[in-house]
Amino acid sequence: MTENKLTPNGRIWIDTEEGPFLGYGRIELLEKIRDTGSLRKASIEMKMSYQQAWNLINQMNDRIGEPLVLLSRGGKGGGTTVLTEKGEKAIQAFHRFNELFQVFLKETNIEF
Amino acid sequence: MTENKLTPNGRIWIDTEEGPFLGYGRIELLEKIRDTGSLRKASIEMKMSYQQAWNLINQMNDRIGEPLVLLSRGGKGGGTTVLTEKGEKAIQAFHRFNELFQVFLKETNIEF
DNA sequence: CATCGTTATCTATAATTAAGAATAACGAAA
DNA sequence: TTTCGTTATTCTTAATTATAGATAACGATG
Repeated sequence: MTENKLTPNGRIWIDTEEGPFLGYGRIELLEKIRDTGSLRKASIEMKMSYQQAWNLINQMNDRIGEPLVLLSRGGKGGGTTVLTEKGEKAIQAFHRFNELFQVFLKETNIEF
Repeated sequence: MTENKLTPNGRIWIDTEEGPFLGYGRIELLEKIRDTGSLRKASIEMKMSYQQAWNLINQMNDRIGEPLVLLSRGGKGGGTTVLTEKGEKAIQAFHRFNELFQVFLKETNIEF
């Protein structure tokens, strides 16, 4: 046995006709938005720039009819960020997809 | 129907314990090496720098016991590049893996 | 109507990555 | 020992991407 072990790997995401829609990064961002209620805090927790986070969720909202996140500025706390019900469902759907994929990877054997 | 169609997507590769081993790019490179018999020509056809192509196949050869490509310089044609039998088997194995994955994607339905 | 902390946006800088240019090393063959 | 076209390697430059900073817009609240 001189060879290294070969393991199948990969990553999945969900596309819309206009391009990428939901991947690991966006899912984590959605979850942190749900937990913190702030796009700013979520971006800090993810250690990404606010601009990038803003771009990601705006792209998402643009590429699907019903927005997953509602952003508004001004008001009591300076602004609000809310994950919609649709957003919560998107998170669940992606997790299911990913679990199926992980099973697929485990079941696949690579040898040659 | 105001929403866009959601399609599952993804990409797969094969890892070794030391890191990435075989993905779409490397497979295409291997095939072009087999077809042209030259690392230089293969890199040109793939529109990547020779340096990058050289790094990719050297990494591959390093991360598995038996090399997939044999490179030698000097001699009649200035040098030789040969895809080994192991390399051919690696191509086939990856294609099988990828076909299974494409079936998996087609069978998966995304909705929420 | 001043304050507040956020979202929204633009610009400039930094960091990372890719590409390109130049050159050395090589060895069979004439 | 000269030639040849390739592989091998280093260094410089270009291109792309990410980050940081600054500032405007906003509107509920007191």
